[in-house]
Amino acid sequence: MEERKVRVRFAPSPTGALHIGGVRTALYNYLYARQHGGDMIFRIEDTDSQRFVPGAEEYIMEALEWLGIKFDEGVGYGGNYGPYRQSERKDIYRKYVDILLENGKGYIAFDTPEELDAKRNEIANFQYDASTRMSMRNSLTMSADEVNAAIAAGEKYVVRFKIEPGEDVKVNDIIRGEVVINSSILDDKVLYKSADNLPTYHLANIVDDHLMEVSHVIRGEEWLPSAPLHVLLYRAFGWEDTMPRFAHLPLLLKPDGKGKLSKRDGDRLGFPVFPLEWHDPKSGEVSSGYREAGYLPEAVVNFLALLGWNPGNDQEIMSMDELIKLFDLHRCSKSGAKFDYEKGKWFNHQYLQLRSDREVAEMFMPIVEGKGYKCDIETLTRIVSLVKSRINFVNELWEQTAFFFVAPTEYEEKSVRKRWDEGMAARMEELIAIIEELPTMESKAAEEVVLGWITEKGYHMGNVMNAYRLAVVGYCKGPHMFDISEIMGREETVARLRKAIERLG
RNA sequence: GGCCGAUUCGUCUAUCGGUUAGGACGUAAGAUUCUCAAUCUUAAAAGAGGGGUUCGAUUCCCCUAUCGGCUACCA
Repeated sequence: MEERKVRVRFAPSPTGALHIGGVRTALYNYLYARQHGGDMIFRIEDTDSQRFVPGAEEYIMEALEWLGIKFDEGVGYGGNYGPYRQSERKDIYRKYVDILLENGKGYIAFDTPEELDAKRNEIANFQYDASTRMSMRNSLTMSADEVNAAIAAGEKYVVRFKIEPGEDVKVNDIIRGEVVINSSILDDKVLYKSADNLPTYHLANIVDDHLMEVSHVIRGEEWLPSAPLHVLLYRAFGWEDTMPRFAHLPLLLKPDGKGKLSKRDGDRLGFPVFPLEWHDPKSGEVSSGYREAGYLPEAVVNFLALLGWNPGNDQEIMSMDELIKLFDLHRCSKSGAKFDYEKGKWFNHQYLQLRSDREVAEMFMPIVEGKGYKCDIETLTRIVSLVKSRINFVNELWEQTAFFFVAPTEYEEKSVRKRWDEGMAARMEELIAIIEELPTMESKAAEEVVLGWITEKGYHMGNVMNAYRLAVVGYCKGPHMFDISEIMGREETVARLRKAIERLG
């Protein structure tokens, strides 16, 4: 096989937010391009003017940028194969439609949607193909004059692909191997419509991939059934020798079983299906996004990469650079993967631990300020260091650390009953005296003295320590008590103890 | 309905004819501990069913079942 420069494309339709399956497709294309020193093209397939949603294109670009998936050329990036927006390539498509018309691979059809619907109702499993096209209103059944007259009269028409029946069309898929479909089951696909002078997906796709010298088409499995049609189109144009290699990715499925993951599942199941929050301009609906949910982009990338692919060993945590090195289309699985949100959380946890305390504190700072509290970054970093290991998301930090900023106004009842027994107030008074005499609040040193006192007096370790925690925190959860008091400081710690004694008696 | 694809623990997956079927998430137990987490250790947990091929099938073939995709002048 000839050496060809790897050129791949990600070609979404701007019909709304990019969903997570689309993100994975973009990611795999990107990994493949980078690994082979190839180009990654961003093309917009907006041939359906009806479904165009303003803002979708910008959304897709922003989402992929956030995830670190970069393009080399395309809409917004420039390049020598433009324009990259299909709606701006009308003249190009018209030219290729004419070629098909001239060489007899395509024909003009005047059947209206109503007429087609009538046929479908009349004949079960009606298909516009070799068996039926001679009974329809098209350039095969009408004379050239009639056709020209109809066009001149302004009748709307479409151009259909004339598929010869009875031929086994082979698609060689990198992931699935050879898939054979007989051309008889294919219908004469509409390639072009005069109503808006736009091609349909199939024609635009083939023309663009050819003209843009795309070497590999990596796309979702939903395209597998139309792959033979695409092969036939390459053949019809005489481009078979430079036809891209195909790789059809398994679909991302709903976590609870039925069907492929869809836009509605996110809100139904309580997790995002979009990379970024999406505001639907038509319905006004807001859908949650991974970024807003507190995900780190590298966690999303890693998680998504492993949904349908693995490196062949037990390694799970991989940076983008590692993924680029290790990715292999031949190691993609063939079956759909159910989306496992729990595992996604775990990935975010892992990546959060990889970030420094300082970085996490910087991400946390706006939340603290948003709650109306001030804290210097050094102190916040120390606070984060205590709880970072227990969180999956930055936005969980507040509930873990709020007691640093707000003194308890009430005390968890259950713990009070269990730990604040009679005489505890007196013991806490002793504790205050000890804390006030401590040479330092430093965790280890303070711990030694306080635990020494408890042991010496023969007090119940669990009760005293938990009462202490209850007084300072308000409930019996959280990091090492002496780490807390070190950061909180002597004055505040003692003040909280006094207040608890006063309130709990 | 037709066509295509898929099928290993609950989930993501490893295995490219011979393994005690491995790992991870989640779950459970234990360790640790002032608490709750985190962490560590351990455990339970799988080849859809039926036929072949073979000395030997999770692995190859066929059938069935199930799941999924496609079947538009949407992509």
